[in-house]
Amino acid sequence: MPAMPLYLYNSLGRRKEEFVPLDPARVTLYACGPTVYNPPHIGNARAAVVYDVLYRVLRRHYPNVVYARNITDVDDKINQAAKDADLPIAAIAARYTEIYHRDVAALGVLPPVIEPRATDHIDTIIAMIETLLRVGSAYVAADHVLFDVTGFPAYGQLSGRTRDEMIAGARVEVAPFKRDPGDFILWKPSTLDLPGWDSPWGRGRPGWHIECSAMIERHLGQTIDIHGGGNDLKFPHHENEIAQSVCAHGGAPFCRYWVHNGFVEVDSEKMSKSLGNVLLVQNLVQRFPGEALRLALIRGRYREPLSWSDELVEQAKSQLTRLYGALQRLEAFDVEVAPTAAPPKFHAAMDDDLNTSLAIAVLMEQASVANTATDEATLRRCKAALLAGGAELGLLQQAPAAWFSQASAGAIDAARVDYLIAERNAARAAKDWATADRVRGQIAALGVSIQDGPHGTQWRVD
RNA sequence: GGCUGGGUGGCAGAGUGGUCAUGCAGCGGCCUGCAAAGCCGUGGACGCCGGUUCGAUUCCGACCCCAGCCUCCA
Repeated sequence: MPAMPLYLYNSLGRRKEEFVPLDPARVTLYACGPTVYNPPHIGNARAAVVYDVLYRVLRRHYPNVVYARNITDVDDKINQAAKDADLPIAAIAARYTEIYHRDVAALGVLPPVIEPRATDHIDTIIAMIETLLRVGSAYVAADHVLFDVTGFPAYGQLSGRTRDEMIAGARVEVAPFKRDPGDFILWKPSTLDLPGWDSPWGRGRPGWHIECSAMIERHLGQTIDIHGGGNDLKFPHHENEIAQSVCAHGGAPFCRYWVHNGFVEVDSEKMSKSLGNVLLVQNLVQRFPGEALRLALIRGRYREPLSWSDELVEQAKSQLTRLYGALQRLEAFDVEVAPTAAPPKFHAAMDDDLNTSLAIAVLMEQASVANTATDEATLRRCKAALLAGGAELGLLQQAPAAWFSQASAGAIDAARVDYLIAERNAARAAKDWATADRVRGQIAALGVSIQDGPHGTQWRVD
C-alpha cells in the first residue's frame, strides 16, 4: 500500500482532495474516448496522454486499476462523415478507430484495460433507458425518449450552474417536444439510411450521453472512482451522465472524483475547425518525435490551457536530449528499476494532482547528478531514478542511441548522408580541413546537422 | 449576461509568507582542427492599486486583462 497519499483536484467540489478508492483492490477509472469520425488532433491527444499518466500513477499505488476508455462509434457526425466519403458507416468508424490507436500509440499512450464500443452495448443502453422510464426519470415524445431534468434536483452540481442559469444562457432552439428546455435525448428515431436498432420505441439509435453511462455500468459498476474528460465535457455531457446513472441506480453515487483536462490553444485561441487551426497528430509526428510531443503535452499542468507552438515542442526535444544524454553516460550500468525508484520528491509531485512540471524538474536534477557524480552507487541510483520516473511519465523508455539517431523525416536520403559523413571523416583523418568543411556544407544543405563524438559522427534532421 | 480557471524573468512553465524551480534563449568556461552537440557555471520575475504582517510574488479586497464553458467539441 502506498506510503504517500495521492491527491486529485476534484471538479465536483472544485478542490484538491485525497484520493481514497471505494475498493483498493479494484480501482476504477473511466475516460471519455474519441468519436471516430476524423483523425485525432493534438487536443484529443492531450486528453489521452493525461489519463494515461493518471493510469500510470494509479498503478504505482494500486495493484488492480481497471481503466476503461470508450470508442463512440455511433454518432451523427460519423453518419455525416460516411455520407461525405460515400462509404459505409462501419467503414468510417473502423478507419478512424485504427487511426486513433496508431496516433496515440505514437505518443506512448498505453492501451486501456477495457475499450468498450457503443455499438456493442445497445442492449445495455436500451435496458438503462427502460429503467429510467420505469422510475419516471424519462418520457417518450414524438418517437424520442428524453431525460426529465426537472426530476433530478442535483442537475448542474458538477458544472456549478443552476437550471435557470442554463436556460438563461441557452442559445439553441429548443425542440418543441421537450417538456423542459434542459431535457436531453436518450433515444432518437432512425430513418432507414441511418444506423438503427429495434427498441420498444421503434427503430432508432442512442443519444450520445447515455452511451457512456451504459458502458460504465456494464464494465465498471454503478459507482466508479474516477471519471476523466476534457473541460468542455463537464457540461452538458458529464452532467447528463451523472443524472442518468444516479436515477437509473436508485440514487447510488455515480462517480467520486471528476478530473478534467484543459484545452490546447493555438495563438491564444481554442483549436477548432472554424478557426482552421486544428493540428492533427498524424501531421505533427511527421515533424517531431512522438516522445517530444508527449513531453510538450505534459510539461505544464493538465488542468491549465496549453498554448501550442513549434517552439514548445523544440524545447521539449531539448529537454529529452539532455535526459537521454545523461542516460547514455550511464549505459554501462545494468540496474533493476522498481516503479518507485525515482526520488521521493518525484513521486510526491506526481501524487500532488499530477504535478508533471515539478516531476520533470526533479528528473532534470537527476540528469545533473548523473553528469557530475563519480561513485558507482550514485550513478546506478540515478539511472534507476531516471528510468522509473520516465516510465511513470511515459518517457525515456527507448535506448539513448535510438533517440539520438532519430531521423524524424523520411524525406532525407540517409544513404547519401552516410556517404558524405564517411567522405568528410576521411578528409578529417587526412587533416584536409578545407575538404571536410566543404562536405559538411553539403550535408547541411540536405537539412541535416552533424555532431562529432567519441563514438563517431551522429546526424539528425534540423 | 451567468459559471469556471488564469495573469511569474526574452520565451515556456513550477512553487513559496522571509534560501535554487526546471528547460530554451543570453553570457562566461570546458571539450573540438574549426564547428555542432554535450557538459559546468551565471545574470534576470512574480498584472495594477490598497490592506493584513516585522516582512507578501505568496493571504484578503477592489480594479484591469486573458482563456474556456453556457451549442457538437478533448
